[in-house]
Amino acid sequence: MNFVEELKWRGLLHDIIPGTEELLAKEKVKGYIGFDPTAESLHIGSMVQIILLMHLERHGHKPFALVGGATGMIGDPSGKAEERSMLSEEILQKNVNGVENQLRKFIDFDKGAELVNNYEWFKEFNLLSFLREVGKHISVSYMMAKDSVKKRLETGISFTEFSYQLIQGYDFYWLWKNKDVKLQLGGSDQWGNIVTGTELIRRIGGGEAYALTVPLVTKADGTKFGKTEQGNIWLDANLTSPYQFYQFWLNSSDEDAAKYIKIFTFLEKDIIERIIQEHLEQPHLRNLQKKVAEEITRLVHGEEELSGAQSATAVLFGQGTTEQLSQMNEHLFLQIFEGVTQFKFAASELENGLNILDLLAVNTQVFSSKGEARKMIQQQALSINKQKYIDPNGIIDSSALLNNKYLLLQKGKKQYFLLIAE
RNA sequence: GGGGAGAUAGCCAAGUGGCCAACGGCAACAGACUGUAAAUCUGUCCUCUUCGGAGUUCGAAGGUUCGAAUCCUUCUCUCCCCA
Repeated sequence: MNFVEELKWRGLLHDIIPGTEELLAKEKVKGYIGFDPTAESLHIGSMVQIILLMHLERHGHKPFALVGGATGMIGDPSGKAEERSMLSEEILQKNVNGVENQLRKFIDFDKGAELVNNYEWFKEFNLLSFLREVGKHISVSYMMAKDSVKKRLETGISFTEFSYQLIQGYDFYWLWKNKDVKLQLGGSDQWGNIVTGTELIRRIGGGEAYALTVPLVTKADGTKFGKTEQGNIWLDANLTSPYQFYQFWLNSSDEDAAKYIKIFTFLEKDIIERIIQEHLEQPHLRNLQKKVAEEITRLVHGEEELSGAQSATAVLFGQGTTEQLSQMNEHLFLQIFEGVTQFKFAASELENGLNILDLLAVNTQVFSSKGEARKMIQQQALSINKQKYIDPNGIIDSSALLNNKYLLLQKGKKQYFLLIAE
């Protein structure tokens, strides 16, 4: 199976420039994907692009990862309803470093693959030269016809964002000319920018370049992929703990999980088909979700963090009872709860008993206000040490502590908090 | 430069002197059901609250009025048409 066929059955092919498949069959191709340094860490949305590069490498080609030190200063209008605020150069530099370090975890840039930053070729490029060398080749009507621009004409787009496609287009040209990169990959929202690049290569360099895009990952219910009530799911373990990361995938719907296993794992076709089939027969086992969560957590965080996330999951969502929790030794206990949101409070507060609302909203920030805490308790959304707690005027004292030190709180079924009395 | 339309809670959107903390929908959170799924049903959804209430909102600032999201004035911004 070749690269393009692989992408097809995995549901990873959206658009492709004619001739791309032939080129890939004929020679070892250098292909690149750009990553925007909009934050210090990538999130799981970018994971698709990373996996795409990994597939490219597995099929014997040479992946290039471009970090947009220059493009990040401009702001891509693609898919954005309004003008973005610009990042300071200081933050940008931090983001570039963060993103580069993450990419290194997935692709070995010492063995053929390359990591580049487009700031390298833009920092010395002055405005007049750019206008003469690049701008002259692309007409305004061509640029305005792009979806990313067209959608913004009525609501407003600055000249800065308007020119974004030329900057990105030039990246492709530069890589084509200096590094022999003939292929650009990206999300489907990047199609317009990518095509501007191939156009520049044709007009300035008289050469041919190729591209393919992957579809945007969607959820069956139409809501945005990669977001939870806590916000983005990040690849950085400090921003999203491996436990939370594992839980995110485990919570996928059946329909989504069947899609994700093809996109986010490298499992073979027949294995995936078997897992999906088994899941159809015994959906309550959730083996499909477990497999997806397992594979991608291992890829992003490694074997050790994976097993930590799995043991925490087993305790929190298994048949665990209060007794089981209190019998656990402290070392294991803390290890399991490593990825769970934690709050510390003074043990002395509990000596004479503490009002439950104060504990939840004043001494800790499990809830943002006492009013909210009260409402949640009234809705029967709170559990302490795995038992429903329904009295909004209740008093908590030291006897509730596990190991004389801990309280395990649950907001709803899925959100856990560990309170530590010190 | 001339003419027109508009700005309401995270988003969409109704309201055009008191019954408005503001209809409805989406998103979100929680409960029931279940499989940590989907669908469905129920509750919450400006802030705080001793759950009785209290405080601050309808682009901004003033004004009229017993009373303004609603009327008047000025300003800011967005879109459309003409030049």
